[in-house]
Amino acid sequence: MKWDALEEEPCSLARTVAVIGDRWSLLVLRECFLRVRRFDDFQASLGITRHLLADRLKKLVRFGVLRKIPYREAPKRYEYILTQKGLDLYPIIMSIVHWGNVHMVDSRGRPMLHEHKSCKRMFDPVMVCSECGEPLAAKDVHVHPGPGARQSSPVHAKAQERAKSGRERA
Amino acid sequence: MKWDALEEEPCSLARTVAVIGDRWSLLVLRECFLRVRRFDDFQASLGITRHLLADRLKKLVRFGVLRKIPYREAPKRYEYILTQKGLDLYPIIMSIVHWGNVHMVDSRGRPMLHEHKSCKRMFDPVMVCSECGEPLAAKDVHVHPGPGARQSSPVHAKAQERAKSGRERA
DNA sequence: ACCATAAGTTCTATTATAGAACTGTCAATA
DNA sequence: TATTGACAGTTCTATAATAGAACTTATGGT
Repeated sequence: MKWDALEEEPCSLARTVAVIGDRWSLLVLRECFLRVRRFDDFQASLGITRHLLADRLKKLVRFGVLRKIPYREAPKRYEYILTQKGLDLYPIIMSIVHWGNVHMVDSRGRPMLHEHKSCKRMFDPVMVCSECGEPLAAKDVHVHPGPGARQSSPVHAKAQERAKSGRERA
Repeated sequence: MKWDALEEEPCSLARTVAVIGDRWSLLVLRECFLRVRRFDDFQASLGITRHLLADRLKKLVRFGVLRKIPYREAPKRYEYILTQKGLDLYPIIMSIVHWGNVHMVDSRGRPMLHEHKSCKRMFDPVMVCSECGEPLAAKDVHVHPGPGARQSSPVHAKAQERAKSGRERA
């Protein structure tokens, strides 16, 4: 599968993966949320090759996640800043960081702590239901085809079957 | 930077990216949450090459995200199922799906809808503060070095400076 | 004996990435 | 004036990852 094909998939996960689903894009976005905005600063803090950095920044601008703001004329120089679409990636970044905090830290503990400005406490992000406010886990959720779905996959039908009979056996 | 180097970074995002930060791993995990468990089923529903699928499954098992459960002896056959560590990836998957729902859908609408079993309503995931329960955005959060941090980067210090003076100018 | 199922492995061609050097423009300094 | 440094890329080559197809191994059914 090509990258371009991902964007066309009738799946919101696949389409998002087309934007952020490679290692460097996510690391570039981390830097954006840490207020890094300039080419050489990204390069210095990430150790990414200049070639790839130019490529990823271009991609993120193309998808409307970053915007180029001129900060000096002659020679033209730009800062890369997050658009609203980019700022909306924050829950993704935070849930990735949180999973790492829980499952990937070494004995020295967390590299970074987060303080909620309004309540002034160190916190972890929690994902809740928009309707009832309860915390969410995979087993609490049913999926349904939406208006943008294509016909359901035979693989998934078969998997559902097996998952069901597996539970009956158990 | 090599993939192995990512795991060693003192950054929970980088370490998580080492596990799920490539396009195929995320798509494989999507299928896991849709109850797909067998090699050929993954292959059929994703169109991933068999070579890469074997590689990614091996990686996810190595990181403890998936576990191999034998379902038939002679020839040995295994199902790949999510461990608790893997199930804990659900907030990441859901926030990715939600961002796609908001920013990447075409005119036909969402490919998939989510129903919360306990409150029986269609919902969106919302990220809130574990301490006060308020919804979180990037601007509401201060970051602090934690016990596992290394000394702060000069790039970030410089970026903070510029972000501050930028606000003063504005 | 023949075919199907299942889970890989092996092969070659193409594409992406790493790492380093190079380019162009301007501002500040000697 | 000549030189140096900041900045944002582009270009180059060697290496690594991926796509796509065919092949392997073991078993069960007809």
